[in-house]
Amino acid sequence: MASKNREMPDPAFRPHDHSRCRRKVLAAASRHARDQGLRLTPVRRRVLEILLENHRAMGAYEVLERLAREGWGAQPPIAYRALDFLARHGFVHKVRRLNAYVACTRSTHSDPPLLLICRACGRVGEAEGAGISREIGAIAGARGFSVERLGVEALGLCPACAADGGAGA
Amino acid sequence: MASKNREMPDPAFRPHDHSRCRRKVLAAASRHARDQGLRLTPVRRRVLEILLENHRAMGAYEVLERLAREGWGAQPPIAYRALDFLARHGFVHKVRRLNAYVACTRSTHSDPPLLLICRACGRVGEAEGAGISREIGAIAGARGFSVERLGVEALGLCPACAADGGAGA
DNA sequence: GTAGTAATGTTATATTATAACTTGTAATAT
DNA sequence: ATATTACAAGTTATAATATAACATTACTAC
Ligand SMILES: [Zn+2]
Ligand SMILES: [Zn+2]
Ligand SMILES: [Zn+2]
Ligand SMILES: [Zn+2]
Repeated sequence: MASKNREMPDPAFRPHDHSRCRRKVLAAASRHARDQGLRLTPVRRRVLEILLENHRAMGAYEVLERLAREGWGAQPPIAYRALDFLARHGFVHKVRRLNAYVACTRSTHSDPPLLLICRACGRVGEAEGAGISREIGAIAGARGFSVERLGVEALGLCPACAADGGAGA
Repeated sequence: MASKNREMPDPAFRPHDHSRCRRKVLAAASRHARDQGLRLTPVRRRVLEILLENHRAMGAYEVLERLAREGWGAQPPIAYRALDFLARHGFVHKVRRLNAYVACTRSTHSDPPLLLICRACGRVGEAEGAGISREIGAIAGARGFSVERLGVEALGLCPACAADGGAGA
């Protein structure tokens, strides 16, 4: 577990074979969808692919523009519905600080992630938030509050941008 | 510290003398502003007062409507600027999940709070997030990511609404 | 194949937020 | 006291984000 963190660090912030990274995530998503009886339709899959082109978050209208150029519907609901579906089922995360969406790169689409947002290069990484979730649940529980959904977003500098002095990537 | 949690539970979710609650927070804010050389001007103070009327979050336009009715400017920047000022200095918190703002009721306006958002009654409580912040900082740090700003928001049911079966307050 | 259901396409509009510029106000310097 | 400056408030306009409501198409079950 602790060792897993060392062996599989978040790819977002380090050079890696991203074609492979992307294919793996996409394959896992397909599998997950099939197993869960979720309909990963062409638009939905295409939106996921678009988000997987890099580790940045994209706004709904940015996604929409891409879809429109590729011949899909050009109206907001097209993008929002696909993104909502993907987010509901954990294929993507909504980054509330950015009003944008990022593809989930973790193996499990279950518990809420800790999102790491680089303010310089815009890349978004994610860390397992299981331990944090438990702790937050406990703090809330001590106040009689039952947590149903949790969002944890950290804004800061990724390793590469920190090395640059925070000026940007 | 743990005892403080028992003695000073978040007021948002329990019956309390809210006039007193509000006055205390407002007085503390005035003091803080004076000490820090911050200009808590009439509009800014009024916005804080409005948010302090209850423990719910208000949207910028909701606040603006109130200001307008009271003779202040009726344009969005009036509200947004006051809210931005108050948020920058920790007098209020932006609740990103709701695109809304809630008055800070804690004694210190420094570290980031854990926001507890009741989906039934809309009230927003806050818990000290210092421990969580440290832990998140550590997890991020292990990935070379340096956290500058942190947002933690939990959506769920407050004690009162949980007793109601989650139907609403 | 028909009926029912879910997804997509389209139109219109609601909601949230900011840019850019003007006017007023209060502290500072001369 | 008056000029200078900096910051805040007011105004106009528009940008960016998101959803409601309804028409059409595609898939599923029978
Ligand atoms: Zn990758
Ligand atoms: Zn970066
Ligand atoms: Zn109160
Ligand atoms: Zn409640």
